[in-house]
Amino acid sequence: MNVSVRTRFAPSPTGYLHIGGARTALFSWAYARHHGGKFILRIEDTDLERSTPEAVRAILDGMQWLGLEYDEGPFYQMQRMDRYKEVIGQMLKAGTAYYCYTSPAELDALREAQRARGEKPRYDGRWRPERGKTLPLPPVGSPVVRFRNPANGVVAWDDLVKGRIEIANAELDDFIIARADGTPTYNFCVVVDDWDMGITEVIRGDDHVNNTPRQINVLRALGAREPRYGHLSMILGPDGAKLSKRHGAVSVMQYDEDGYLPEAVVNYLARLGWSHGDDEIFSRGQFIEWFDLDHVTPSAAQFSFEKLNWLNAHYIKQADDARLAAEVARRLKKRGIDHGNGPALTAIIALYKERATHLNELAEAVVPYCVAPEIAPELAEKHLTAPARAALQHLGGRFAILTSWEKGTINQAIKDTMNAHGLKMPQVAIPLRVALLGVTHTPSIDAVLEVLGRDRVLARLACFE
RNA sequence: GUCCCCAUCGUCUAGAGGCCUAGGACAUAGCCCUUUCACGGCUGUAACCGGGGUUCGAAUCCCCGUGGGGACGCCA
Repeated sequence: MNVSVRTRFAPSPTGYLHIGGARTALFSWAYARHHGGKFILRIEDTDLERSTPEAVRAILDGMQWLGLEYDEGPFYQMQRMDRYKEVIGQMLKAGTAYYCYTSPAELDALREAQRARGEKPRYDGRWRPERGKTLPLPPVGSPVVRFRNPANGVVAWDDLVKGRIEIANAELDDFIIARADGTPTYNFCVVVDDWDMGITEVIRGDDHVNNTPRQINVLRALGAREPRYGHLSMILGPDGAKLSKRHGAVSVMQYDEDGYLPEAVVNYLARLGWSHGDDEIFSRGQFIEWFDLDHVTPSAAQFSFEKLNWLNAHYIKQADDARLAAEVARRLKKRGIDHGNGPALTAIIALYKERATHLNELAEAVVPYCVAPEIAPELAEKHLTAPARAALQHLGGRFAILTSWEKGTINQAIKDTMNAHGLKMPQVAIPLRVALLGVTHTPSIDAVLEVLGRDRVLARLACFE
């Protein structure tokens, strides 16, 4: 029997798609793609208090930006209520679940007492039916439904990333599968969904390891086939602590905002916890081809911007100028800058893509080409000295009479000025950069001049006459 | 507290008992290239958490310790 692979990503829509969730989704997606299977998106929205449509939108946007296309879904758990209730009814009837009337206050007291005794807080089974046991009289009020967890033995599974994990049933309690209002809870919905959706590999975060034995037990009680499980370790912040808002850039879309290319983020995330020998840079296609769970590390990884920045710089260099131009245009627009009066964006970008780490940096570099810069007084004082101004004036004259405007002729004009004024290249080039673009560092000066265009150069130089 | 998981350069990692005087990448230092700044090229610094076993041989297997993380909800 060769069941085709079906994986899923099952976020709860309580916030944006964060970087940890994105990696989980990426690995789950890659696993399905590698095996020619299906990748399913399921929205776990049973927490009405915290779930929002905006969050659903944010998750969808994030996945789209990363290029994680799903084959089925999104399925919403809130739309599957009838099914959950049906299964709960069956379990009640079969005796694998039972009603429990313990109030939240009683539960609190129980847990507190257990903690005080140094025990693990868990339900004591006071409403669990046993042969020869007399149950208390049901009080008024609605009961919850609890799963009747096996009392003895161990639950074990061969985790696809961590290896064999065994947990004693004695560690598990009879957890609630339906609240007093009748709505099912997480651990139960997941089981029914994974079962109904034919999920073959559950690839999810480390924080679910403790849920796995409970889910396996329910699956067994239902007589359902068990999927295989793979638990991915967590991503820690650059300081080694749990990733949180404090670290900034936790939302995937923040990376777009900050000038990262999605392929850089995907490549970076792929290498966080997974490896393919010494390969560092690979395309989406290679990633799919190479991806396997055997090479996923079981240990947690710290997020670091340095390597991501390096990858981003790499992908910017690789990227098509037209695509970068569109990205830059979008960013300029956001800053209220009209590039219509400047040189062609692609020409400027070709000059700067080698040196940029972020798209925002690229946009930043383009600005003075479109709008004549304000020259900072410190810069003017330092670089636009009397001899420098004289040289610039001379240079303007030379530029005006050039028969063609290209690097070679421009360069010759600069050299003529250098000779005429007894200056070295930087003594002309730096003031020129300041005068034209308001900065001291730019790409090769002749290339800059060529792209800026003679009219703009002369106009900007005219101020120094 | 209890249970579960994890542990190689600062960081991401290679490593499935001899290929390891531990490899690659980012970061970092130096040099080269150079018309500034970058890019690029070369070279270097830098790690098997500690202790016991097992074995002819251990980064790799086992045990203990230590450190880190996770879970213990009528949240997901």
